Amino acid sequence: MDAVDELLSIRAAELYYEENLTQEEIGKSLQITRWKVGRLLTQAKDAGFVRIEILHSRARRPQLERRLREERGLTDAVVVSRAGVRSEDELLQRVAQAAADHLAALRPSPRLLGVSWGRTLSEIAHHLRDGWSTQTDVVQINGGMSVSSRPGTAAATAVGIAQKGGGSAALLPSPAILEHRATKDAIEADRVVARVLELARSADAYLFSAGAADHGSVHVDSGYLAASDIDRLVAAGAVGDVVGRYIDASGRIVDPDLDARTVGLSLDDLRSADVAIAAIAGESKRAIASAVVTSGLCTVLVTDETTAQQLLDG
Amino acid sequence: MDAVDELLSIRAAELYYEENLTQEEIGKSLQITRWKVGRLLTQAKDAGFVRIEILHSRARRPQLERRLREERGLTDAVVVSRAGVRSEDELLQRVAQAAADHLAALRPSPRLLGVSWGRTLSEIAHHLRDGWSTQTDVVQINGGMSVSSRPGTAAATAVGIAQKGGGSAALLPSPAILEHRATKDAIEADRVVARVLELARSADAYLFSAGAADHGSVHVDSGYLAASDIDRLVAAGAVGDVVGRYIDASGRIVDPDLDARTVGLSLDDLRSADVAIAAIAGESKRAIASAVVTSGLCTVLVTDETTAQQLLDG
DNA sequence: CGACGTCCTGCTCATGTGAGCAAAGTCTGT
DNA sequence: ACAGACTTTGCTCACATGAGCAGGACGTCG
Repeated sequence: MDAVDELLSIRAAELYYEENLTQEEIGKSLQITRWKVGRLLTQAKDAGFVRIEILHSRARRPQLERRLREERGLTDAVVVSRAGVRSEDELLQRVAQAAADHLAALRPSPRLLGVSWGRTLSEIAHHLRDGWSTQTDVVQINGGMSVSSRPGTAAATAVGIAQKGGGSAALLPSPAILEHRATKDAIEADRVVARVLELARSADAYLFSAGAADHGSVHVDSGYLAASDIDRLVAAGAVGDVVGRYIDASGRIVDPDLDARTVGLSLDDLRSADVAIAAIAGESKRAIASAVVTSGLCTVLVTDETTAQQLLDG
Repeated sequence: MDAVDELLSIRAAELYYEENLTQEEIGKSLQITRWKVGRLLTQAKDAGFVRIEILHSRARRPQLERRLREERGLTDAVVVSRAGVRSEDELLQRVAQAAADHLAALRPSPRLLGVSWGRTLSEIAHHLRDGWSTQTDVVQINGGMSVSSRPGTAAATAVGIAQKGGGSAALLPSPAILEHRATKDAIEADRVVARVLELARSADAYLFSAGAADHGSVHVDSGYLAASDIDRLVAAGAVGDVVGRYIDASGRIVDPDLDARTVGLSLDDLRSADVAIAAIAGESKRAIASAVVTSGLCTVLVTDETTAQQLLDG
């Protein structure tokens, strides 16, 4: 496209998109035929001079969703738009809302849903509408009665999802990570815990998020890990955790000893699930999001467009 | 629009604008008729969910241009888009380019063009293409041989415009503001100066910018005024200057004594001109831009979309 | 200088789209 | 429950648009 056509295509685009003139009228105004106008508009679009954005908290990016399905082998993907988002929190809200929508729209609706816990899951529970399902029971898939801050949020998440879905919640009465392997074995052998874990393995679908490997982690916050533990894990290649288990960029357990002290579903349990929905939002979680998708931990990814873009670029 | 339709309109907009499906196809995918799809798209546009931007350094905002013409009585207006602009300097470049384009497209092409000087004018001269006119002479309309910094830029501007337009430049060999009224009267009585001023009054068209009333002013920079003078002018209501003359929001001379010491065309000379093009860009010049338009100092305004918006809102 | 290939232009025609309208559906107040 | 007012729906039809094609302009190379 030469310089004159470039300018003409801009004028044509202005008249077409901002002034709502027909191509015929634009032609008259710019002294060219209406066919030329049509071609100029096509050129303007192809050259990227025309940007069309959907500005809405529920706007999605179907292009990225399709690419994620096709190029990364996901069963489904939900990518929320970042247009107009002012804060990381707003982004999390959007992703949580989208995950809630996706869950409510799942067909067949799961009879038993396994869930993890955390900030993201709590928001998803919050955004689910009452009656999203008529009969969905919920089971926790990893340990985590909060030790220090905000006790009961993990429980509230599972219970909230179950209540709104017309079912009941089975809680996993165990810490997330134990100090000694023997204690972990003992607690998993406990009748109640064992029954919940077995139930968890039989769920029709799973819904979980992931945590970044940084000092803001909920595990540090809850006292299960010290900041120095995180540093050590990062040094060993950890990019984040899924259901309490820290993995590297290719999805492998970073610290087998730590993993053996972690209560809950194994990553292979998740990998063999028919429906595993991961909801992961935000700048800090890009590496773990990539690890989750690459290592097949989820069949469905709900995320924001920047994260999706990075996943496809990388 | 109820909540369901709002969501549907977003989905429809995504499929229409991002996936390039036809309304028929969207209807099939969303289980609604194609007419409903058309209505949803209209609603999405009306509700402002769809934003279409033209991303190009020469993109303009015809809507704002029309409103400026109709609501503010301008003969013509050029409003450059702010989309994608990263710095105030880039904005100035865009406005200067637009002013150059407008000048080159003026019909009939002025035989004699009166110009002011300054950063904006210098950029306009820079952006004019060689041969923008076949026979346009240029005359300076206000004094301003630079006293301290960058000597000769005022002259270079006028000469540059004239050279590229196949004509010659008449420079006004006088300071912008004199210390004593008597000196100003004497210099204006000088044969050469008087002839140039007379020539300036006979120009077919004028092109000028305006300065904000702040310490960054070119008059402070050049030593014609002290920072304290600016403070005094601002206290007296000054919002900026046009051809060296400081005016308030309604276009009135703020300090008659200072004005009487300023060499160049009077504001009333400008007001009675057939073609007076003002090129004013940037955040700091909003107040003076408004004063220029409101008090009829220009027939054509070239500016950026934010300034234009404020002009129309205020 | 002319034959050839490439790009561009203006056109036909099939398809996509919005205005306008009548019928169906929904909401209100009695 | 029903009449009336208002909204929504599905439609016809006219207009807007993009695909595809033939002819012409232009540039290139033998």
